[in-house]
Formats: sequence, structure tokens, C-alpha cells
Amino acid sequence: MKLQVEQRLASKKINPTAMRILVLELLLQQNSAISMSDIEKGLETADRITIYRTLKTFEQNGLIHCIEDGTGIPKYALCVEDCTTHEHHDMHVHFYCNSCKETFCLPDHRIPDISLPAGFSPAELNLIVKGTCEKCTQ
Amino acid sequence: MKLQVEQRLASKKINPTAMRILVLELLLQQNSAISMSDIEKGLETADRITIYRTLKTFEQNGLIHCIEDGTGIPKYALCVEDCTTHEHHDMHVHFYCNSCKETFCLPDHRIPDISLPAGFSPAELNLIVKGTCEKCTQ
DNA sequence: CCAATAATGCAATACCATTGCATTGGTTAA
DNA sequence: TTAACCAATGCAATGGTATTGCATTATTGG
Repeated sequence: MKLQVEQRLASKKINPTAMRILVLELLLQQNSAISMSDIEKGLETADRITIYRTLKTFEQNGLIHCIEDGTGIPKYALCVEDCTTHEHHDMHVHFYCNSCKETFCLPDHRIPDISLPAGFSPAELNLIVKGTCEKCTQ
Repeated sequence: MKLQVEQRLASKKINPTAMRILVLELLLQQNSAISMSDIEKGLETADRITIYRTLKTFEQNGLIHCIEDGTGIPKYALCVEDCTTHEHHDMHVHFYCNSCKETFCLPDHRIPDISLPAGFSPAELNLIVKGTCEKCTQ
């Protein structure tokens, strides 16, 4: 278990400190994207600023990606294994549930091509679908 | 001119006060979505809180819509004429230019249908395309 | 014209991101 | 083993924005 976590950090060239292992373990347990304060609540010992910098480090090294789901509060989720630092730009769909307020990555649902007006060249796509999630529909 | 502005307010059941006319006129002049502080800078006399509440009123009455373009700073733009309060949810594409930092509505470019996993029911779509805009491409 | 209601402006609050700086901890070289 | 270095951490402080309370002013309806 812990070994896998450390390997995952190492594969992204991130020093496996105690704090980073804790944060990564917490992220691995999630099935939805979580905010900085979620992480702060999930860890007894941690200082907000340390978590903030830990997430920045993870993001820069392509371990996680940041999602702006329209709430104004950034959420974080693990990238898929093979995403590289420069190309990990959320090319999949994110789903925000209006009921449980959770944000899900839908990595299998790629964003279809959009036709843009002449002169507009796209670099990055970010599609937020809001609605009701699987759990809350029942 | 001013008459048209007042009529537009009246059609959304918004009392045409001096401040609201000024803010709406400013919005009519834009060809991109602007933030609250943009409006504050654009108007000599205005108080930040009044603008804040004016925009909330406009939004509630379906005169403008709010765009979360991923910067964390909400932007506002006029809705198309026929949009109703409950159905004015940004079903078109927004474009954020990484160069000039402006946010454009592309109302003619509707978002294609997305297939979601079973149980997920969409209510609202929000697609932000980031890249380089017409002006900055040249 | 007056009373009721809505809108405004000021002050204050709260929240979150971000940075500076001092301290800790772990690794390397002498 | 110790000294020196670099990365990581934690505390304190700052800055920006959203948001609310309350008193004042403007607007509307009778």
C-alpha cells in the first residue's frame, strides 16, 4: 500500500515526505474531486498552508489536476496514470452535482470538437456539466 | 438610446434607477464579458456594493448571466433577448483568451450533447474554451 | 403630498489564496 | 561524526473578493 503511494510520488519526481504521503493517500480514497479545506478536515495534523503548497507541487508535477467547477472553490483530483505535466489539461468532462455538491471526473467522456469562429484558436477545453449524480438520482 | 435601455429594464421587471441605467449602458457597450471591478472602474461614481447588488438583481431577473471562466473571478454579460430567468443557463460556449484575458460569449455555438454515465442527469452545461482570440491571433 | 417600499452607500465581516520568514529535517560532503 | 546545504514545513501576515447589517436616500403608489 504505502509502497505504491511512494512509488507514485517517485514516478512524478516528488520527494515522498510524510505530509505528501498522507495527502496522496487521502486523494486515492476519493471518488470525487475535493477542495483544499476538505483535505484540511480529512487530516488531523495538517497545516492549511502546507496542504496548499503540497497541492501546488502535485499539480506542477502532473500528479493531480485542478478543477474549476463553477463554485469558485478549486477542487483537486488525481490525474490518470499516463498524463504528462504539460498535457494534463482536463480534456475530459467534469460533473457537478447540485444535490450533494460533489464534483466528479468523467475521464472516459471526452469533449467533442467545437467549431469556433474564425480567428479563435483553442488550447484547452473545460466542460462542466451540472445536474444530479448517480447517488442522488435514486 | 436611453429609452431603449429603460425599456429593456422594464421588460425584465427591474426598476430603472439611475445606477441601473448606467450599469446596463456599460454592459451594452461591451463585446466581452466583464467583471465587477471592471464595472467599478468604468463608472466614476459607483460604489462597489451597489454594483454588486445591481448585478445580482440583473442576474435574478434574467437580464445578464454570470460566467465562471476558470479565473475564479465571475464575469457578467448580457443575455440574449429571449432568454428567460430559469432557462438562461449559459447553454452556449464561452471563450477565454489567454493573451488578452478577455472572456467572450459565443452564443451561436451550442454545446453538443454529451453522453453521461447511467444515473447522471444533466441540468446545465458550461463549456469554457481557452486559447487565443481573434484579435490576439493577428 | 405623504407614507410605504425599494435602492443606495458606508462600515464591517468573513473567507480564501498567497507570500515572507524563521525553523525543522534529512541528505551530502568533508 | 559533524558541518553545511537544500527542501519542506509551520506560523504570521497580507491582499483581494464576496457578502451582510444598518442607516440614509430615492422612488413609487395612494
